[in-house]
Amino acid sequence: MTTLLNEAYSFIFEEELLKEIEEVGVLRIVKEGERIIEIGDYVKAMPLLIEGAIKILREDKDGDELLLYFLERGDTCAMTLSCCLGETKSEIRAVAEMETKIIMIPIEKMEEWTAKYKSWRDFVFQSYHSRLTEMLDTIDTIAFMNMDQRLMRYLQDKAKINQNEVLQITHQNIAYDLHTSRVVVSRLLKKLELEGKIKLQRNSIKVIDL
Amino acid sequence: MTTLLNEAYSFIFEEELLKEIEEVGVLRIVKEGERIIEIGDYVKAMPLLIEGAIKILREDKDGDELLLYFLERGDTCAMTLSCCLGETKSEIRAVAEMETKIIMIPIEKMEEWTAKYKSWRDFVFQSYHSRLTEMLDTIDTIAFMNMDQRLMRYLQDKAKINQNEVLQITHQNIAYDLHTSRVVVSRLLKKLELEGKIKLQRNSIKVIDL
DNA sequence: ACCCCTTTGTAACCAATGTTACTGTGCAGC
DNA sequence: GCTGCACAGTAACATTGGTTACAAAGGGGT
Repeated sequence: MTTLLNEAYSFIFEEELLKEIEEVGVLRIVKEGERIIEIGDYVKAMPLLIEGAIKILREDKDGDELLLYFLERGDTCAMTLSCCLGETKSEIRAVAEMETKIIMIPIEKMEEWTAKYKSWRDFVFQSYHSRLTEMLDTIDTIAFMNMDQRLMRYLQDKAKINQNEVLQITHQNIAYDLHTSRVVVSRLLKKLELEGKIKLQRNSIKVIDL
Repeated sequence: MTTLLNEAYSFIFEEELLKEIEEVGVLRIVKEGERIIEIGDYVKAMPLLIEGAIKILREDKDGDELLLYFLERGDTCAMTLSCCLGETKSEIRAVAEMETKIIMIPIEKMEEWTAKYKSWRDFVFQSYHSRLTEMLDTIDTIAFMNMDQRLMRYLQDKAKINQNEVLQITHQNIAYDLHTSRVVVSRLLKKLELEGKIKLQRNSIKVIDL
């Protein structure tokens, strides 16, 4: 755990805090597609993302989903953080986008570290800031952009996160993330292909130039 | 200032902190419609809302607006807070919904109080939590709801904030807040009137039963 | 009363997106 | 090779919301 932890966080946290994290943190490895947090869960530990990526989803009363944003190495879930502190249920779902390594911190440490370590405070506030910014971004996207632009953005993000220009995903799953229908996605993807921006294959999409 | 401050915050902050706030805080009174924070502003003070209400807006590149949420007494703007701490520009616009009293806290105090006062830490985290929740709510609204539902929600919120079932507002201004067109708003309002939920008057809307 | 300006009502039309339904295609398992 | 299934392509249509255009109503100033 030490090596991974250091790789991702040594330049953020002070020496002593890193040691504490090692002591009380529990490494958890989740497989692609695994649900890490479910809506309504009481959260009893705070996750530090060490390796991999997670997508954060919102669900409405009919069970329709919407992708909010991705988390990567060095991120934490401010939403979870927020839930920990407020001792409320999770408002979101977290799903592993690929195999992912996380260190779980028991919430008892939160209050303690916040008072004790400036680097921890900074990290927490930085996380909140990032997440608020990301939420604003999400709002911009759904409020101001058309579906074709949203789709392009989605493909870009996905390619970046997976560090691969070939995305293993079906039209249906894209539709779930964007909260639209499969037919609409197929239609727009076909248009993007005709524009030479992507290449469609079965079960995958090759990003050429978005 | 003392009385107002106590009314709004005495049950949140400890004695000593209240005294500090009184010492360094500056009371600011803004008139209805006044812009308190503009997008791109560097924020040099953190606002505590004492009396009145503020609406928080997002703007896209074409200048189109979208209402994010309202702030009321006892609230602070987590977005501003976030900007203060990160020393970044404001991502949002804040406009007084009515005459509003605010206490401005110099940002230098932020770090100090966060380390020193638990009640301050709790307040800050509570604020972040509220704002994240409100952002999720906003996302739900624009992602999952139709314009008629969004309009109803808007009227409800507005009536609550103004503590008045007669809303002084034009269709055009509603359209700005909801990021739609005046014609659409008029159309839907007329439908709501036919359903007996509101009563339309010139320059105002009476909420009957939403 | 008359003019002017803002606000609202409404029709007609358009564009984007969602829905339904059916077809085709590639792959896995037999 | 055949069958079944998940995935993808596409047409036709419905719905929602945005746009344009114009009329009418209210209210203030002279």
